Amino acid sequence: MKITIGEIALQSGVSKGTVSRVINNKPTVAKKTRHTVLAVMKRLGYVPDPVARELSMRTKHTLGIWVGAGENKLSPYFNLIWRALLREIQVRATQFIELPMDISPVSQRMDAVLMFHCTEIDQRLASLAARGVPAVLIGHHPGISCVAPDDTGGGRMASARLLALGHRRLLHLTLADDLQWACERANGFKAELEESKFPGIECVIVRGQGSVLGGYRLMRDAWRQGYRPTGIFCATDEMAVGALGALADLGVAVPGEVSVIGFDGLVELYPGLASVGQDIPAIAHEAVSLALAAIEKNTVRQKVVPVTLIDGATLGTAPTIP
Amino acid sequence: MKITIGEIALQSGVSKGTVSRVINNKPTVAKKTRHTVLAVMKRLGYVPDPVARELSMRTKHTLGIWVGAGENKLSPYFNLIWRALLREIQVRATQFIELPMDISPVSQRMDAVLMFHCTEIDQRLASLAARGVPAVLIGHHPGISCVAPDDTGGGRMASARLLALGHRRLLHLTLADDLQWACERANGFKAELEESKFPGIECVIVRGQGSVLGGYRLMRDAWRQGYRPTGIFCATDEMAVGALGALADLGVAVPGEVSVIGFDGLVELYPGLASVGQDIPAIAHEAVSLALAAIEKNTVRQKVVPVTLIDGATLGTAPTIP
DNA sequence: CTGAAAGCGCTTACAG
DNA sequence: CTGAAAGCGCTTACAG
Repeated sequence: MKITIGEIALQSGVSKGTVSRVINNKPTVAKKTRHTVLAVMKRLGYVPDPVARELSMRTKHTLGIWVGAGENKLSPYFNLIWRALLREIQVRATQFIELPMDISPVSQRMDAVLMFHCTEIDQRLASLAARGVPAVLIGHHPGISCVAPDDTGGGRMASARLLALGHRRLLHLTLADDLQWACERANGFKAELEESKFPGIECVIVRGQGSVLGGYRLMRDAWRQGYRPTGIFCATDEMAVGALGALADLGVAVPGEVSVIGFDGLVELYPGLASVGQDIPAIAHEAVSLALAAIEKNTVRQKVVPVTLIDGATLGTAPTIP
Repeated sequence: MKITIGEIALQSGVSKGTVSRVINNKPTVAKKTRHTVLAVMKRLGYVPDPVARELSMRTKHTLGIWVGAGENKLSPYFNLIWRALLREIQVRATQFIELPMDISPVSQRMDAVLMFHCTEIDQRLASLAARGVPAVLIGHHPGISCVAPDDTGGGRMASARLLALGHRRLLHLTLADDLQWACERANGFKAELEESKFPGIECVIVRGQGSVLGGYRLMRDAWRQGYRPTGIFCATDEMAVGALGALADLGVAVPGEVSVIGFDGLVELYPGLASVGQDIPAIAHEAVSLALAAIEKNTVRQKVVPVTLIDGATLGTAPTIP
């Protein structure tokens, strides 16, 4: 039998209202009461029912999640952000609907829409504007609420780290498409190099597909063409995995001969991969917050979520050339 | 303002109970009544609130979803099955909790656990058995409830198709690990070849990693070693994508010189890829059904979900060697 | 600080 | 075939 708030109330000798107050950390509960209620909850392994919670608490708002055509819905990153978003929405006791590609036949009310950066972004924003529905973008775009990782800062972190390890001949693998986030990562990387006081820095940038295979090919071709970097920064972890594959096939030791650092923080993708880690739960949290703020206060805000450098076995000091 | 059952009842001139009955397709509603209620619902764009629905309908059961260590939680396939599972659980108005790797500290009640085939499967099953919680596996395992795609049948389909297109020199890329599903796909593939009446069939099987990079390397190496298949079957679509990459790098025309077919049906992964498609929503549906049956009727059943052949631009008739 | 009561949106015996 | 009412598990004004 499921343990409910009623059972806890009974065993604690208080009312259900009071139990609810301790669950929600309301300040108006006597310390002692709170204590005994918590003890009973713990003893019975009680966990509040999220569904009941949502039904009674919810904001009355419905969020649409709109996945677009240009997106790679099967990518590891998308996978993670999606799961984080749903979890966040559940925690916030908010309703949501998953929007189909074409929203014109959707008649359900939605108070705001969460979307990702994708190809037909402008038309999509226009169609939402026509409906009077605010949009929140996970990515960058002028004029609407956005949340994105600190791509520029992350690029800087990557080069700072490589420089600190003594690397001077650098390679950056990035996307052929002019995606904003990829440009910012590259710009941050270059800016930090330029501002550094180290002499004799070389940096080559090559462009291709943002996939494992793309990284593989770029790395292999750069090496075959004779470029011999010791520090490699990849615009995505997927590309980094590909680059590592190419280096393995080429017989190049990592991190003995070259160091590799990716971006996204998907360490599960390749155990030990050094990366600039995104805070995906924070991004999901901000996205939902921005949506709620857009609905309630009609605000448009742009948020940048900090990134952190994740060390890994693919990073080492630059080899000293005798 | 949100449209509720009450509004529909009001505008239809019936009680909320009746509206509920038409929502749930109960037979005990007069045809005419049903008709007008549906019309009102349509006019108002009404959609029943899934949360309220769950709260009042639910089975009182809680399903655990237990993701294991050996699983690739970032793989496209996992991504899809996960989303399908959550959708199914929501539709079935069932509660669920996402279990951490180590369940020993979890005190929440759970009536059944959904899990995937992973490395430490036996210990995990034992720990569930110790708690008296039935398990449902997405995959194969003797003695417990399982649901899996028809791997053997899918393997057969792949070879039947390649044979029908005139291919006689075949290559199968599969996993180095002895995973049951991979073995079954290979066995089906081989069985169909052996049973076919075509003369002069050659088939080579190579093993490596089940990733894009794995497929790439296997294909490249097989080709470099001089094997010249015209029909290639890959144990996963990811491997197929890798194989296609290698063929492109080798300058081999697809489907002019060789045909490629994958397994899983992740056509988004590579537009035009021919594949043996899994019915992921059906698998998710069966998984939840088996779990509910295990709880209520204490049954253990094994379900096999049919697969279908998805044609694609990577498939063509075998080249005629002059 | 706490209890009693109404409410979230829906379903389902129970009567009729 | 249909309505009135209780219930799912929780929250939150409203009194006290």
